[in-house]
Amino acid sequence: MVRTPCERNGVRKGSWTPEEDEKLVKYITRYGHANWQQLPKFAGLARCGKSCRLRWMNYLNPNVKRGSYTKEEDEIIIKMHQELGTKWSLIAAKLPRRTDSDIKNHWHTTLKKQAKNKLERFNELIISKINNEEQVDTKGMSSTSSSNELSTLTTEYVPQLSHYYRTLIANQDCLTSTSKESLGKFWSDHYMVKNSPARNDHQLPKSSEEQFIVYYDDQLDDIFHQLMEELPEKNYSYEFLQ
DNA sequence: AACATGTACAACCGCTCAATT
DNA sequence: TAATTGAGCGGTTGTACATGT
Repeated sequence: MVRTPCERNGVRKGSWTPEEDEKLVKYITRYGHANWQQLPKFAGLARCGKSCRLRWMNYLNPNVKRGSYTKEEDEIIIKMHQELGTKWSLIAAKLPRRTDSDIKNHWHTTLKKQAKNKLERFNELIISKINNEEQVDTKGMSSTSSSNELSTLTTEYVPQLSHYYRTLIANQDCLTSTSKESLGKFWSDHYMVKNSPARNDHQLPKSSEEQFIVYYDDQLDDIFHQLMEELPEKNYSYEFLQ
């Protein structure tokens, strides 16, 4: 990709030329990069410090790993994205020599789609489970493999969703701290979902139309029902399923 | 062959936050 | 303590290339 170079106030913008790259690499190799603001002036570059920093950090630094991602790296990124959201620098910290910028690009171009498909499949399976439609397999898989897939996907998504609901509960002023604690524990131990966006911003539902369905196991006692009654109904609706 | 659409990714922009003055 | 500065971060854009119609 080559951006059309342009100049504003003598500061060049756009794609870097091989000559500029060479100047930057030579300078940093020799003197380091203690001050990015001053660096372009001393390195003889008509660039802003920010541009130099970006070029070095993401492309010219020999420690940066570029090229295709392994399956393991993809899995780490997807998992970390579920846990942390778009904290690319934290995600990059788990992938040696990959940059936050490169991971972000890879996410937007490739992994986002994969993750979306996975989540849609997860919701599909959960809903069919809720509706006792396990036998009806839209993807032509057997009931057993469908259940296994659901189990795998649930393991992947529960931490994120339980965090979301725990945050929701924590923000309800009408609940006592004991209630909040019990509900918080509930989300750590049980399952949920339908129309419950697997949000990564952990915010309260934005629309009063938003609804979630609670799917839970037989061990759950009445406490959940009681506590849910304490929540202001206006904010959202919910259903209980067994 | 020509055009439209999708994909990949380099680069920029605006913002935040910590360090410094 | 407040203001300033610079580094870093995440979102977005612009463009080349690939693929589809």
